[in-house]
Amino acid sequence: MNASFDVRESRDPADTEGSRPSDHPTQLCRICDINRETSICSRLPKDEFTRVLSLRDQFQFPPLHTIFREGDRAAHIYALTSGSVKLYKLLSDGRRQIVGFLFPGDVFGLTNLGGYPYTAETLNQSSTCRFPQKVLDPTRESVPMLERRMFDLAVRELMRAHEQMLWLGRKTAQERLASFLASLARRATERGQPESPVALPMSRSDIADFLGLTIETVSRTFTHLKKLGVIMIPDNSHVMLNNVPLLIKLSEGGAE
Amino acid sequence: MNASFDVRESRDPADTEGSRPSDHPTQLCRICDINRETSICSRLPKDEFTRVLSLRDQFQFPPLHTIFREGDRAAHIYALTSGSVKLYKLLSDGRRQIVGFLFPGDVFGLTNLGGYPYTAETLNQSSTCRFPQKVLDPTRESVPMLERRMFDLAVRELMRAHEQMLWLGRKTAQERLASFLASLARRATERGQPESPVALPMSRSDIADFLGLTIETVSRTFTHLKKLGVIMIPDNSHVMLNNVPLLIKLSEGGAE
DNA sequence: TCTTTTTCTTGACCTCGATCAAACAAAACC
DNA sequence: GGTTTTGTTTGATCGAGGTCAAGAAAAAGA
Repeated sequence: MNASFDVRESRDPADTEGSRPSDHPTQLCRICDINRETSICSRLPKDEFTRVLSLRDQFQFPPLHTIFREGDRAAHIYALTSGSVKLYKLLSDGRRQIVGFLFPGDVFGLTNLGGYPYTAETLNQSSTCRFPQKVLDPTRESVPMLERRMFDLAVRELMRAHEQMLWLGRKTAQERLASFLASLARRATERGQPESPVALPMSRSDIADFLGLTIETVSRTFTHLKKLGVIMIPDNSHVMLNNVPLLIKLSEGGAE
Repeated sequence: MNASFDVRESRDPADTEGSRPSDHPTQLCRICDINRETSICSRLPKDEFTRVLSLRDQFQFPPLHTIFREGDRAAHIYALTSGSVKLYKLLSDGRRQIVGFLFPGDVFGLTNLGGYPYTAETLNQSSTCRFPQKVLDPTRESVPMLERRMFDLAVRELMRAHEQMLWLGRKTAQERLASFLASLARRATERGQPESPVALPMSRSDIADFLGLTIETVSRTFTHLKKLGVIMIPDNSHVMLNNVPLLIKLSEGGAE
């Protein structure tokens, strides 16, 4: 193994590990199904792309696997290449707030403190690209485009967080769920997937903890949207959107 | 006037302007009372510091002045040098969510889309350093430390946003207000100010819109914390913290 | 296949915080 | 000073969403 791939040496044993598929970092990302405007290594100039790729480490995780916990030493930055992940914070009594759901191309583990500010857990079978901070840091300094990419990713997350603060602080249960479905649909199209049906890899309980509601209210609100004819629910992990304009209207309190 | 100071040419007329104090950018920031670890130009190497300073533009704004509105073309990045600012998002029916209160050293206007994602409004007499995106962008590419600084600022905001999502989604009114006061106190100490009394430059209505509550609930909760002996309220814009450990405990639901 | 377990839905009731309303306090203006 | 305006507090009532409880429907084992 070439020295530049020797990132296993700098690995933080606190991070839990999944299985490692055989990969050849100097070739293009073979297991990576990402082709987005803004992920960590997309659209970098060719030699810088190769350079960044050589830093990475790929892992696959089973469903419901904890990748890292809030407070763990933040030794890596992750890019999700397939599957989906939830990020959450806990209160001491067990109350939970999910601060984000992630899909392929999304990056997580960004921090400038010592520890991760949230726990990251897979929703289903997922694979990640992992970049050790220790080797990524000097590379960021010498590859301005990479540093800019990191900034863009952080800002994108920040704007998403601000949007969710509006949901949590000022929207009704129905508006929150409509906003959530509309947002999932929009993000699916950004990944080149159809707008409908929307895949819901997370449980009702996860949706509740994301929207600041209880599972009962989430369930009742799904039923209500169904009765309004805005959605159909073929199975519990898919939602058909029958009327996206109306859904968006409902998400902003436009219609009662 | 030297060409490098000619940033007025690139000014976006949509941004509302305050009065411009006479200043000499090649000298050190004279009106800038910031001395923090992480503001936009603090702790840069001397010549880079001078270079970044030469890009800036200083403005003073009166209280309750709208610096920019959500959706305005994002032509500048701002650093608050004195006073305080609120950032908020609106729903079409007027419901408002304040996504952040800013104090000296804080940066706002970070985005990578065309428009600002929130409205920025002063709470009291405030002054800002303003950097035009157009001239800051190439500088960021050639000054890696500046780009890193921007990233750090975005990440700091992101972590603050995640924390507030936990408040909004999962905390009671009392826990939110206690968290808010504890957070203001901590940030004051980070700026080298005493922990108590905490200054509240914002109205009760602003606090309500920040915490996802109504003014009545905010007022009642203040009264309740007062009765518990945790705080004293000499006047409506100051809170004395009598028992910070208990306040923190209350903020996490530790005591009932 | 038939349990057993888990997740989701629905109903009945309750509570925290919202709404409505009035009194009070503090500025701002004359 | 007094009057108006605006912001804050307090009280009375209401309702959206939470809690508790019981079914229904998947999912996981056996």
